[in-house]
Amino acid sequence: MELGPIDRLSDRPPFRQIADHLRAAIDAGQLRPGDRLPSEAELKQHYGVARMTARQAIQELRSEGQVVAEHGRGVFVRQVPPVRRLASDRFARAHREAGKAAFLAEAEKSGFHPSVDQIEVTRTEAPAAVRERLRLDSGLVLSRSRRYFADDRPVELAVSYLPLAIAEGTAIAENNTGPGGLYARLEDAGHTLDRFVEEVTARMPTTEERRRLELQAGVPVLVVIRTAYDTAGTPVEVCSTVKAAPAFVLEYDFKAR
Amino acid sequence: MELGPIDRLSDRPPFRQIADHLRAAIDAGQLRPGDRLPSEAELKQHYGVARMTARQAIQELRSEGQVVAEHGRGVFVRQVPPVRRLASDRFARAHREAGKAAFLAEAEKSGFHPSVDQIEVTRTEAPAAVRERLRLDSGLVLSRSRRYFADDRPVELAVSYLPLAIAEGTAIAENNTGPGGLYARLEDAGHTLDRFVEEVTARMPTTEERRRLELQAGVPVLVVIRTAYDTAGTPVEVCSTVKAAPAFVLEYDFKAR
DNA sequence: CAGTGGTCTAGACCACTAA
DNA sequence: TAGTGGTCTAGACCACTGA
Repeated sequence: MELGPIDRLSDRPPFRQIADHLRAAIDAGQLRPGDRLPSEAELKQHYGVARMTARQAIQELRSEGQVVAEHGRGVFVRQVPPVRRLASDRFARAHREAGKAAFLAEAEKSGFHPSVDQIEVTRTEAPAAVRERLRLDSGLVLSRSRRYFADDRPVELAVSYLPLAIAEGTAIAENNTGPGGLYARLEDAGHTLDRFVEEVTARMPTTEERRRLELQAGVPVLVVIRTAYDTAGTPVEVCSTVKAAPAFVLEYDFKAR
Repeated sequence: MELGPIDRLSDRPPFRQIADHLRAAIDAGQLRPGDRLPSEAELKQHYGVARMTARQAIQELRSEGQVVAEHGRGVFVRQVPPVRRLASDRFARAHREAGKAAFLAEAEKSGFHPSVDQIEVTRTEAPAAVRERLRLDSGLVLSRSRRYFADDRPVELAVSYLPLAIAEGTAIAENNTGPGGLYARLEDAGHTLDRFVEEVTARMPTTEERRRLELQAGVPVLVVIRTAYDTAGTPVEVCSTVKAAPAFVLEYDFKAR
């Protein structure tokens, strides 16, 4: 690990130059994922700056999500966690007929151990964005909230909203929706699924999301809002998910019409 | 704007408590988009802390992307820029036949003024990820790099890679690809487009990307890698795009098979 | 225990903005 | 010019980690 000197005459402030050096070392592979960066004391010594200046350089890399600080241990180049691919065939009827919900089917394909917790089923007033997508003027909806894990790491928060008229009295309103999951129960109830629309955005997580997904600072989330339509063209479910961005690649396949 | 006092006995450090207060004020609508936060001097006065402590509180909100600092003016609640919806029919042949490239067709639909700059056409060795998707063992590719604007705001960086065997000698190798864009030229050359696969991820931008997209700190990017296949099932183009996340909603429509 | 990062203080000088 | 944020210094005490 060789770091050059900083240029005190440059317009670029010292802390940025130090950040540049460290970033370059990471890009060049001199610092590999999991490696420890020079400590604040070492940077202070090497560059002849105050400790707060060294800290500021590190802060820059942290907010870029390039490194992770561990109290008492050091600052480390981020380990890239295994990525989960979500292909657009993840809602294939074949899976449901085999009794597998989408997340379980994915787990099997990608080879991770799936689990769910924080399941909450409530009847609430639908948020405006949900009402709009479900084409409801007003009224209550059933909301199913849960958190998904891949190998004991929380990776996704999801909330499904369904019109009460559709969900009430079915297993969708139970904690356990049974084999094939929510979509299998919708089809049991006569709502054969025809198409999905997913709206994908990214943003920084709220404090609450960061806590529930155990995200380091500087890690964005993918937000996917999926609307499911039955063969009559009626929207029957809106599912809003917040996913830890580093853990996912969403794959979509479409025809050139 | 009323901010309560901090609890010096709490485990939660003062700068976090101050950040909590400001965040709550934003969430509650007491501070609306565009509003100025209390200045560092005011926070210092109000809470009885050192300036660096007040700064650290503001830094927290900045890294969350909630506020934007403007040198000499103040710190402001982020204004949400208008969003561009990208539907999966954006590559419809009808557009190409009307002489419109995808970005132009989008612009027309969403009502913004489109422009492009930093067009660079080069012959380079393809990155491994591109080679893999183009099913090339080795060899040069044509790369078309450019930056897209919506109403004079840079919103997207894009690089297309095509096998030289396909692109060489066509207008794809020119700065101006002509009416209908690159995909129209591919079809002229006998590569009728059949399907696209898009892989979507999100991450924090590199310094270079932040500069070219003029992004504030704490704003993530959407990364979309699109592979275009012709009717023979041959991958003919890989397009890698980096989009300013707050400016986009990607929309995908797929059948429940 | 020594070494690490986390937080805080009380100053300083600078560059930018707007009146 | 006064007020804003940007950067830097040189200390301090703390909590966490690992030998």
